[in-house]
Amino acid sequence: MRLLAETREEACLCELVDSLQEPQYKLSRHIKMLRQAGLLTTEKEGRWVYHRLVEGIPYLDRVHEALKALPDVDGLFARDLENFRRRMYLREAGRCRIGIQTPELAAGGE
Amino acid sequence: MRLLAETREEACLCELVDSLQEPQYKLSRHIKMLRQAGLLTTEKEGRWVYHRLVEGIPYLDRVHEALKALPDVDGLFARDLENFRRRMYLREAGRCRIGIQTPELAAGGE
DNA sequence: TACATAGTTGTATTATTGTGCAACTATGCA
DNA sequence: TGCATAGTTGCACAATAATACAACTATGTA
Repeated sequence: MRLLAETREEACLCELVDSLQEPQYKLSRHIKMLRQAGLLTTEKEGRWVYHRLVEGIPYLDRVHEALKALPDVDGLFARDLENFRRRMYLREAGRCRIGIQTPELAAGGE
Repeated sequence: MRLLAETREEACLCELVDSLQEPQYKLSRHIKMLRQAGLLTTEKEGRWVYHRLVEGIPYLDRVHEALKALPDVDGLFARDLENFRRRMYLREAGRCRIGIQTPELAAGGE
């Protein structure tokens, strides 16, 4: 959520997997919960599923503001953000065309 | 936190116990965690311990804004807020002078 | 000094969440 | 039509967090 709030981007699961370096099934489940909580929306596009934050709802917009203002004491978020930006750079015509680039995360296992 | 953000008040434990209708030890521990997380400060005043939100830190102020904007679908917060206001009305010269008014919550047990 | 009360905390138990594996569906492409 | 890949999910187990009781400290007051 912090990544999406900071960049105001939409991202597919594989992009998040590579950015956050967490196993695919983990993020898939996490995102499912966020969706069920009404915090983000999901749009399927071929094999890819794009996720974006729900915007325009006052309390959610304020949550996003809080996320953007959050401190990053250990630089963990900075690292994730850099991964994300690098990963987003690999898009073609604004769409993700590649899958998970960290193979051991595709089926689980760090 | 939502109560304190909404009212911008400080409150002692017994006031929170009566407002939220939760056992004293539960709130005591909860508040301890919030304090350790830097979300609120505590000031001892005789037998009473007053708690207030930490303000003036950008990301925390934004969290408070989000709290204030939060929906209250089932009216639970409205009920707590009303309890809180009624309870704060019992102060003398702005200070709490009475203890827990819901005796079964003092030692635990709902 | 003894007691009542505001609040805290150790400990054991229970309840809830997180995790990883493996099997699953869905889509595009050769 | 068969295969590779993007993503999802059932299930068992591990890790955390919540809860309640009871004992504790600290302060004010009779």
